[in-house]
Amino acid sequence: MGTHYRGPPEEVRALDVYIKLVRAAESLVAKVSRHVETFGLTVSQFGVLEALHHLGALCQNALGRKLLRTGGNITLVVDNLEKAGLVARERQKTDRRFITVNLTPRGRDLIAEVFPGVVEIIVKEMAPLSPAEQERLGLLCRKLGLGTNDKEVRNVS
Amino acid sequence: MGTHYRGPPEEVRALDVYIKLVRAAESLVAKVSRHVETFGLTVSQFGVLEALHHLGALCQNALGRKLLRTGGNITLVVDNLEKAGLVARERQKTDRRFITVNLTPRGRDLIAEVFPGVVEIIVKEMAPLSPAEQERLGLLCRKLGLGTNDKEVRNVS
DNA sequence: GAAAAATAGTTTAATATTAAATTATTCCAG
DNA sequence: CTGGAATAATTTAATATTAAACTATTTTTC
Repeated sequence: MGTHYRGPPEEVRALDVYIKLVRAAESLVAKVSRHVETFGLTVSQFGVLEALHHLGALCQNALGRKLLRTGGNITLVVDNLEKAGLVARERQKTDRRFITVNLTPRGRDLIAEVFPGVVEIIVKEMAPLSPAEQERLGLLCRKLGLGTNDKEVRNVS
Repeated sequence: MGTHYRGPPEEVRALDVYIKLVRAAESLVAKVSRHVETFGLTVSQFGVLEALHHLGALCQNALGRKLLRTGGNITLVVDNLEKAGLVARERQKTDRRFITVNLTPRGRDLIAEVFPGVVEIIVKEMAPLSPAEQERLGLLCRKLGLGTNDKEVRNVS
């Protein structure tokens, strides 16, 4: 048993859980990252493509809200996706403040190709847990007050 | 119930859990981040300071392994901490490839000041879960094969 | 002992992430 | 109708993160 932090049991426990949770998450994301990078994508780019794939065209603002990222970051990630020819931007006619982001045919093909592998990896990484344990884990994470509402459930990133 | 991804139940479940886990982790880290930044630190800088605080002086290599970050990244984070006068680097006499990173008195004082607040936040964020649930969450995260061994348990970052 | 291999740390390049400031557009109050 | 407020997107600056290439030092091989 380590001797690093000594404090009340509830503190030690909370820190313990925090570390395990963050480590688990980082490790899973790293595995997904390694997969998508074989298709020349970063996790963030994958996240945008995946959101567009499942939800259809979205304005940048909506992308940012869905992916929990700032506007400036969305601009950068979408810039790079646009450069790669995977998405196209279109300023809305009715309200020119909004820019709609669409998958290009190439983008559509790519995400359709990449996504199943991501699913496979996630299923594989979850395999050490039984279905009931997975459900339990999901519930506990959600109970932390951090869960997603239903319409965000299957958005991988 | 969302209609975004349709697939076999085990796939839907795994994705569901993945998202919740990653979201939970990101949210917790964001809260810790907001706290440490009131002391002028980033989460990564805090991670280094905290490791040095609890484990004593470490070479950069060891820091990287402990924090699961690359050498290049450690160099950058430690560069910035050194610039801020919170750590000092010292090339080892016995093997000049190694650089030992030490907390300066200022760094020591700062981490001693910051750390309790971080603990408080984490305890508070874990509060929606009972002690048993917290233990359970920790076990499930660890069961994903991603747990930390004992000597890493109380290293917050 | 000399050269090759291994290892620690740094540099480089590309991408990400945030907050804050800025620009452009639309909405709202008077 | 006009000016101010609100909102979407971009820019700027600072920091982070990785992989790959590079430099310096030590270890290993022959």
